[in-house]
Amino acid sequence: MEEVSNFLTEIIDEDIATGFSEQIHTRFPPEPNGYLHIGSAKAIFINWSISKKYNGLFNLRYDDTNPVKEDTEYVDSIWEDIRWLTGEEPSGGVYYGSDYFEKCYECAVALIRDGKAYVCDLTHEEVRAYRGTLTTPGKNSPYRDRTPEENLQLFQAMRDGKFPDGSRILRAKIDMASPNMNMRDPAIYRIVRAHHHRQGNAWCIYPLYDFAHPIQDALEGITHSLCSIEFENHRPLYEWVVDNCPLPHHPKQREFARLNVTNTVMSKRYLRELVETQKVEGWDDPRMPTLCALRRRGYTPNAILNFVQRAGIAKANSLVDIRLLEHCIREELNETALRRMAITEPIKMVITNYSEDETEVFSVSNNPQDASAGTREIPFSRELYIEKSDFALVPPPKFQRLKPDGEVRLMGAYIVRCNEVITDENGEVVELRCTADLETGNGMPVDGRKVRGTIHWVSAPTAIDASIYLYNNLFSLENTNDVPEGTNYLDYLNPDSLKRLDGCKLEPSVAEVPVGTRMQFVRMGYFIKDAEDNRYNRIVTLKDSFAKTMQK
RNA sequence: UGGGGCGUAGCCAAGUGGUAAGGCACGGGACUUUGACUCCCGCAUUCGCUGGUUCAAGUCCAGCCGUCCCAGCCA
Repeated sequence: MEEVSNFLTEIIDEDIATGFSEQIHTRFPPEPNGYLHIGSAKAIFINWSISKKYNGLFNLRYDDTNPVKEDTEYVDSIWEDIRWLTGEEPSGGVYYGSDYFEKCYECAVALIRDGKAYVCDLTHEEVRAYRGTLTTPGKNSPYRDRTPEENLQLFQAMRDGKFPDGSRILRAKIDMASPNMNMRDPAIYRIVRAHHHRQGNAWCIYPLYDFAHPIQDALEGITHSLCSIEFENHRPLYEWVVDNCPLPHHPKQREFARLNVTNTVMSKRYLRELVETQKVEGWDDPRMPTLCALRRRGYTPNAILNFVQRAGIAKANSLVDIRLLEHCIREELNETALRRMAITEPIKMVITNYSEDETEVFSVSNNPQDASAGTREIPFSRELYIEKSDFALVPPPKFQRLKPDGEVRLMGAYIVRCNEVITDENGEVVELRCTADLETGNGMPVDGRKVRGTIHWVSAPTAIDASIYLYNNLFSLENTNDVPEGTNYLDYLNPDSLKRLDGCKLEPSVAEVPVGTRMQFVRMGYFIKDAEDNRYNRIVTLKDSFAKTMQK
């Protein structure tokens, strides 16, 4: 992967030049409330790759300050996905925001002592009313001028569980007239009696993101807290916390635009709903944009990282074409994937000049791009299967595959001529009777004639029957633009987006391929064999310019 | 309409006063034992708009337009 260079690295270069920071330290702070997806990969990539570039450190920190949304299932999956994506454990360590609750409490107490925070008894509704609107300033809470002593006592009582949930909050005393809504005396602690996945019932008060995050960053020695752009409005508050709390270190927050991908639902809320309502099989359903689903489909970490980098890192909102992602995985698999032949929609081909009890093996390259991938032996016999779409009874112009009385190369084997087409009562082609050019073998025609097309095939007696799941623009909407405003995205999922195809024929050497080996689905795409249930999931479609031509 | 961010090709994106990189997509051609891959060629007289400064403006200034974010005791 190329070294990253963007407006963020420019900021860091300058910080190093001016002595603001020496060793660069970044972090990725997911809330464990869902699985990581392709959008998360951008935040991981930015923070992680920058730590690598500067020989710095990279922390994984679970931002688990809201007990009602978080779960250990997500903690585990996040760790696994990050390890997979970056190929290593976070160099700076793995942390939990909740481990700093005591420190957060101390900071809050310090703010109270300094008269910079107060306990507010206003109800939710009152708080909202006092906050004002975008265009009108807020009003000071009547509790704003409580003495530090009184606040200290009340805050302690909050911690001791003397007050019911939601009855009081601790607020930072900043400016109720600030044009930035985040600065209008934001809540920094709330009362919630909920089981925390790590702290259990040790706490009934929890710090809010805006308060906890800068503290976590500072305690971990983070130099650059790189987050997505919706937090730009929070930066003044981030700095306020860092400046006003007794912290050992001043991290710097900078922001970048989130990643959006065409026809892809990226909101964790919707993804969770898809799983919970069982519209998909799970978080790793191949239609999902999650990292575990992409992994299952055979996407590699490198392809995903490459995609994120090529999509660009800037501050402008963007909607990146999913074809760029597909390009990235195709590019990599083209070099690395072992090829295997498979037939999705079989029609039988009988080689009439090849005797029934005869059989031979052809040696075929595992990867034409890479001789070191070796070869494999595949059996050839009188009865074969070929792809239905590789034969045309009435060939369109420029059709290079097989047609009546036409010739075609069976990949790695003989050139065959179609002599007879057998159809059923509906006119469907069920069998082709062909003769092979046995003289030529797996070589060029001895008489020098030109045979344009090459198609894939599988020997019938040894073919492995399989079911394959095909997806059609996974996890996607048919057309995002068609979704009326305010409509639940889930209603617009393409019902045909995951289709099981039975009766597929795979070449026998597939059985010997180690689990996880990628297979090129000839002319169709790449597949990965699933270790658990022996499913084959299609991942990326190769380009078929003939199909494209036909569409015109 | 308060504040902040962002507008460069169909989609991303570089560009920091000196005459518009690159990738994806797309179109054309060559090659090919998978119509893939690979390789060539093409693809912004112009940078949201309008003025201004300058020998010179995508870059500086002013005004306007568009778009995204903020009124959770979510992150």
